[in-house]
Amino acid sequence: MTSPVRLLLADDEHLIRGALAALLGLEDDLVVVAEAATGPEALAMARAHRPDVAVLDLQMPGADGVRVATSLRAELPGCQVLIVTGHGRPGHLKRALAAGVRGFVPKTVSAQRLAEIIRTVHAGNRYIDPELAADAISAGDSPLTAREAEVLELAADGAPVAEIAERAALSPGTVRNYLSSAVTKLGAENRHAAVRLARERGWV
Amino acid sequence: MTSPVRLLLADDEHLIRGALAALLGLEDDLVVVAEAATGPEALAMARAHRPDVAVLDLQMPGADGVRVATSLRAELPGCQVLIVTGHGRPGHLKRALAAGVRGFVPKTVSAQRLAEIIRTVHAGNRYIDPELAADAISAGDSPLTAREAEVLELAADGAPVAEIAERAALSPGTVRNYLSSAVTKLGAENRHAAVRLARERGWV
DNA sequence: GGCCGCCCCTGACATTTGTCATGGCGAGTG
DNA sequence: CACTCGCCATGACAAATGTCAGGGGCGGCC
Repeated sequence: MTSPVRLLLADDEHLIRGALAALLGLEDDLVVVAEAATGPEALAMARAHRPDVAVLDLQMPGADGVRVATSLRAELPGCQVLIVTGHGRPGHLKRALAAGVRGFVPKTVSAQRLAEIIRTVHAGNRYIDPELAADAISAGDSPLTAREAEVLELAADGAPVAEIAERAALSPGTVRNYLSSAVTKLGAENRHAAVRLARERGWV
Repeated sequence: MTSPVRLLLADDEHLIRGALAALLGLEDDLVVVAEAATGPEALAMARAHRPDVAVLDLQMPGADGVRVATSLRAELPGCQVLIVTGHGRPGHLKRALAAGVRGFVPKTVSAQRLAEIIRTVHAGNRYIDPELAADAISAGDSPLTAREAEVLELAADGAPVAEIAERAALSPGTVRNYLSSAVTKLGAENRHAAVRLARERGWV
């Protein structure tokens, strides 16, 4: 038999991470060599233990799964990355794939299934959850231009136009124009509803 | 030895639920008799299997953990409820306690620890995560009146004042006044920031 | 080179907001 | 009973926001 697949597990929820480590450890061709609770910690552990597959939660303190994946691809090209997420939004999937992630699954899969997917990813293949993939396709690409998205993001926390303008180094009038066109493109009632929509679709 | 503690596990994330079931099942004084992925399902399973302790995720499709807990207290008074949550917000803890929940812990605890807490709760005692308790105390009570909270909630999705007024059966002027006083009380810049703050503190 | 889309700005306008002053009504409290 | 507080409303004014009509510059593409 070939040597077991060495895993890195990163999730800020200890309950899940521990449980997962226990269950995956039961599979005799998988072995968990490191665990982490934050993005930076995951990177450090990866450097130290050089796992074959990194199973990363999408939302972690410090740096999210995609950011970690990006660094990982650069530093440990031999390490495949699998992202696990609670509530997957279409945009994340797109970002993840762009970052070189090989697998993307929701936490609604069973541990048994996850083990299979880990093997798939380790073999060099990709695995994207069909439902998430369908969502991503139906949501389509963002109709927003770079500036529109940027301004919309700055508007996310309810900041007034003047502040957005300052932070984006734009004139207030321009900001209102971008906001207006973004709102129109998204078919929203106002900028705040637009922010919500864009978030839901992962466009910000 | 006394008979084992019968558990109901409810969480929409199959990965976690399954892993948890496996780990808790290893404890020889605990036995998982039912699992559910949604609020209504959890209720149905509880009715069918009459567990001693129900371990509920706070956020589930259908009905959240607190709502399920409320129904459970009414229908199965002998069943203790323990709520597990990913990102605990102060207000939820307060609502949960009001609903008769006996335990409230974040998902950052270990499975070992969770098992102990289940025993504590089953023995009729309460267990509240110290950190969440501290947050709840420091956040304090909502300074908002019932109407202010209601109007603020209706304003959550970025609806214009006119729509809020109609939905709340109030005059637009009144709505603006409530919004204004809520914003002032929360020390926010505008209604949208106020909504965010109130959400963070669990006041809406 | 002309066309088009994105970028950035200006100015003007209507609408929507936030804020303030003010008043009446009912419930609970000293 | 007077007082306070929450509730609901009106009206008025200032500020922020949404919308429209422009115009100039830049880069890619037929």
